[in-house]
Amino acid sequence: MQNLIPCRFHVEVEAVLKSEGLRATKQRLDIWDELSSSDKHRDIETILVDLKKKKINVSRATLYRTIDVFVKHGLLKKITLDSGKFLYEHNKKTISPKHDHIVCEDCGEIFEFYDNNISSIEKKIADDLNLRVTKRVHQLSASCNNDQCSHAKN
Amino acid sequence: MQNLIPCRFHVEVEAVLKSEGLRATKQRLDIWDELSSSDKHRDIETILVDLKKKKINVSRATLYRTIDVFVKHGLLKKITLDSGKFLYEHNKKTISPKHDHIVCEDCGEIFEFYDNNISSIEKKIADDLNLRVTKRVHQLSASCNNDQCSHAKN
DNA sequence: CTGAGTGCAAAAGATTTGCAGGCAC
DNA sequence: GTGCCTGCAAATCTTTTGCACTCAG
Repeated sequence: MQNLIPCRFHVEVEAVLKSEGLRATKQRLDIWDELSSSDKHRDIETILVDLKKKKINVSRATLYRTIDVFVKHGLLKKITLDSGKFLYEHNKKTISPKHDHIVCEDCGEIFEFYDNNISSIEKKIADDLNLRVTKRVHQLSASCNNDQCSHAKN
Repeated sequence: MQNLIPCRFHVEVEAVLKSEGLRATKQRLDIWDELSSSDKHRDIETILVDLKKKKINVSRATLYRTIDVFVKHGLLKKITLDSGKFLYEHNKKTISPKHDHIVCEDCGEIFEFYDNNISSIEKKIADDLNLRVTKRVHQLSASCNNDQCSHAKN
């Protein structure tokens, strides 16, 4: 049962799947639709709950398996929290492909930032060690300076 | 059974424990001795093995419980790898208290770096969002540019 | 049709917790 | 002596895996 009006992003996703020799199954496209439809940063559990809310049934195992492929090919971005937990967000072209995160530990809100100087410094450090950066984690946790942070703790 | 010649760092550790209302038990001091005796970056499992080699018996549970306290008080530094795993290293005054890591994914070697400009940029970013940085993760994974990296993969 | 993909449940790995006995103070 | 601490094992939590059934190509 194919979608009658396929999401235009499916073309890109199908290309990625094909490049891995994987089939474009309903579950894989459903997962992409869910993740690409929101700019939220979500963990596996939340994504599963959100899918279930929409009556889209995808098993936990399939979600893990699929997300790995999407992350590998840059369709999704995997965020490593300093707690060791992971969050995922889509990596559409409209968003800076390289950006870091600052998490407010009072309200849980996640802000994104990007600074070119940091990249330059990182590159120089790696060069000095004769290394080439392949992956990077740069994340700050912060607390609010004032009462503007009115969200609930999470 | 107290150590006859207590490690001079025990004074500091005992102060930390006292500040938390915790007792200076043999296990807690043993854990500190083991971690402070080496500049290695180790995970829980490796620390346990290293303790066992020295015939020092500390249970896994006690190690987890104790390490958390030491990290909280800055005696140890917890490193979050982008795989979500953790490594620990001691945080003696002779080492820059704030430093980041670059891991060679070919040989597993961990290099440390510190750049003041990055701190400044981070502070500015947080300031602009009216936040105050409380924790930070900044870690690079890299591969070797040449054959100098001769260690075994891990 | 047919092998790749899925869902389920079991397994695996990491960390936390409850509890009975032991030891620091 | 007393109650905090430890070790053990069970419990939790997250992620991976084996397998029979299903479906995309």
